Amino acid sequence: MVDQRVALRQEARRREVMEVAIAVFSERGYRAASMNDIAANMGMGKASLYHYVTSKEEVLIELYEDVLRENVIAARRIASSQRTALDALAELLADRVAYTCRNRDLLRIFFEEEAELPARQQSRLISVRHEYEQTLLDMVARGEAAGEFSLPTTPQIFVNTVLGAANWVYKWYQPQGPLSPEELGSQIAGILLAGLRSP
Amino acid sequence: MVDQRVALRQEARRREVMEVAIAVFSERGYRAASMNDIAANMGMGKASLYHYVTSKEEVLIELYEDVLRENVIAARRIASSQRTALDALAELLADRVAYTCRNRDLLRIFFEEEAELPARQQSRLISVRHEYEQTLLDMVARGEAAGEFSLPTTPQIFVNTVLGAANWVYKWYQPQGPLSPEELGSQIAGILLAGLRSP
DNA sequence: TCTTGATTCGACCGATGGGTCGAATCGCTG
DNA sequence: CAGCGATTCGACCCATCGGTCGAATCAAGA
Repeated sequence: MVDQRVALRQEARRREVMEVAIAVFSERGYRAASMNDIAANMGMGKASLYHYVTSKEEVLIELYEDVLRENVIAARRIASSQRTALDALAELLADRVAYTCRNRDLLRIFFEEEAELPARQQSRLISVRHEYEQTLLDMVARGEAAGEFSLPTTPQIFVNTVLGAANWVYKWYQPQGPLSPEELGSQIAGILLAGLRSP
Repeated sequence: MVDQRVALRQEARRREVMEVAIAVFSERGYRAASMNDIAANMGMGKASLYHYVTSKEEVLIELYEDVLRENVIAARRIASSQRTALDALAELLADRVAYTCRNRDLLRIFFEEEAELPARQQSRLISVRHEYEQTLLDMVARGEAAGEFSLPTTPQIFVNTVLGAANWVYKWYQPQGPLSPEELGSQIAGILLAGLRSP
């Protein structure tokens, strides 16, 4: 019963570490950021930090794990969508953009620190990404087969292009700007799919 | 006259260093890559490397300088284009994609190592990027004013989205694939601008 | 108040890496 | 072949950093 309270407090503190790590890794880069930076930003010494975390690498892996989990969930949700392919595509893109806006720092790490991951996690990352893209690819193929639209290119190229535009958002979205993540999401989805509306 | 020959050979060797640096920095990341890695990849010791280069930071700065110069030139060329805004936009995007395909490693560094730059170079980077975007923005505004097309969003958002799709290419283009940089460029431009063709 | 485990920390270790230095070669020119 | 600058290198210096350890402090329950 006391164990419970203690465990919860530790959990909360550990999450706090992760938040600070996201900010620090994102700002200076994983390699350039030191464990001391994280500790200092939490108002403690480096040694204390290791009470909540076993290694720098573990922190990075956990951050990737979080994003990966999100991706898997999103992929499942897409696959089970009942709408027309075009509508599903639009909602998916809008969602992804909104998610990116809300987690810019985390996604900067996710997209830019791949090389820092140990081999095991790297291949997991590749496989999850592949699953996600495959789901998108299937959706595009379905829409094209159903005559909803016709592409001027390969589905693969189309998906890569559209996903690139959505992902890039982490580089330029400003939370203090006039647009909410959702608004920006639907606008970008509009731009990207406008060409498909009239075959 | 001998000075000349020697100077040329040094120049060539220095460029060789830059090429190797691009490969190494791109693969392991600027911070994780060591000067020793670069030297080893050139078949020499670390100390010898410093005969051609004064510091690791200088190498990075020179790489950025190269891309920046390219950007400035491109911006000028865009501004002086005589075509309709839409055609100019299409060619610009295609060019940019092709350039990205041909310099994937360099652009990975350019896009992902910003934080490693000293403050002086960082503000230069920001200002050049701003100039480039401004040129694009003007072009879009001109096209819209001329009634060539109408945007479903702000010109700024449109430019950011479209540029994101083009830049992201460094993450997925495969030189051994069936498409040449130019072919891919025009296909992507087609996807991105398809929505503007019929207002 | 005593006890026990959680939390914090200063000091330290070992490894890595940027950069330097003096000396040894190398290669061309006179 | 003598001489000189270009080139290379091994050894070294020093700062940083990930991670550890033992001790001190704190908090709460009995």
